[in-house]
Amino acid sequence: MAKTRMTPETLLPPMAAHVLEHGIAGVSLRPLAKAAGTSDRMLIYHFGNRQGVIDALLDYLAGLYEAGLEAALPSEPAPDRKETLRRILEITATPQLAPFMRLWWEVVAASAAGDVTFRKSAYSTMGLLLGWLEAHMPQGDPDPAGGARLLLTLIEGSQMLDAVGRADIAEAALVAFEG
Amino acid sequence: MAKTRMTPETLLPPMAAHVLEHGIAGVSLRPLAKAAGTSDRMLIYHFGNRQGVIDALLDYLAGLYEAGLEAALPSEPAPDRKETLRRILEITATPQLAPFMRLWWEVVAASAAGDVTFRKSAYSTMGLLLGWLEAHMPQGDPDPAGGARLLLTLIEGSQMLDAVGRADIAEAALVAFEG
DNA sequence: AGTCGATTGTAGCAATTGCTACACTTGTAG
DNA sequence: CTACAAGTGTAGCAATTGCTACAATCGACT
Repeated sequence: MAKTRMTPETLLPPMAAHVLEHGIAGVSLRPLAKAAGTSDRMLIYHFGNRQGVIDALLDYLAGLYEAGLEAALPSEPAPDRKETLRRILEITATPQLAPFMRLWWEVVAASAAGDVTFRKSAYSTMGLLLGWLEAHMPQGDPDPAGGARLLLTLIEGSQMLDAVGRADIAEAALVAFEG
Repeated sequence: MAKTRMTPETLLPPMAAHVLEHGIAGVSLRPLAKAAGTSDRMLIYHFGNRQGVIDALLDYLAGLYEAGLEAALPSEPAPDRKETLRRILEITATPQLAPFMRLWWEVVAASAAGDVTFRKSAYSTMGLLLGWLEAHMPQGDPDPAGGARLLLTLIEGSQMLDAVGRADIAEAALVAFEG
């Protein structure tokens, strides 16, 4: 019965786990608090209001995702664009990172609906991925900047098709890409 | 005060309009009913329960989207893949079709979260688009089937980037595509 | 010891949710 | 006309929502 003081930092990890399993856009305070071993009362106390909780969670989850990505991404560049693509798709399908995909589409949907918090989060996540891609394009690529953007677009399209059960289309697209 | 009998068919158009503006995943009966000039009581009566309403709406909206697409898509094939891509992206950005995009990401998010109804809807929408693409690939394309799938993946990636405010990336990807 | 601020529990409120019970009015078939 | 089913309005229920009021406890400091 460790009655340790609950700080926002203590609360975020279990809340993030809950959100990765149950979604974030429609999450409500009481179940979220329960997952963290506290009460809605305390979430409001620590984060001000529900929006504060969501903001903190988005931030924390972005960090988690970035760390997971950093750990999983290989440092050596792939020989060509297609191989780069394939590697990234494999990594994001990893059990460690796959749970973030569900969350990702929630973020996209909220962005499309005009939610600025979610949109900012999505915007910077895309920036993160784009940065990594640009820095890891195949050596001798004729247009690393454009190529990275092309790959990112393909990655996101593939992952969307995955999400709706049309991985077959994404797979065929990968085969047809550059050849 | 035309007290005409309300049938499901009468109710669907105004409800679809409401949903296009306010989203569908989290829509609640009372506002939805109000938009259609009726009551939650009647929605349950006509559609059984909330899920029935959503199902009917998804179906109806899919039809609307298909009709709008059919009307907007040009019948002559584009000279090359890049131009095909550009034309479709232009069309889906049309005021007629743009409102469907917001809805689309809700459908994707729900699919990713495991909702079977939404997933089925998304699945068939992708089938629809793929079918049209395959039938309208540039003449002389070396691999129409694969090319259509590649284009679809790029389209969806582009639209996602649009949704999160990174249309710049999508635009650059389009430039980098095939050259 | 006692004071003071940070932290936490207990209740509760007003609003919204999907849905139901019950009564009423229709329109139509006999 | 009458019976019967389809359709509709009014109320309401139990659950959940974000959030607040109030009071208690805790820890550190004087």
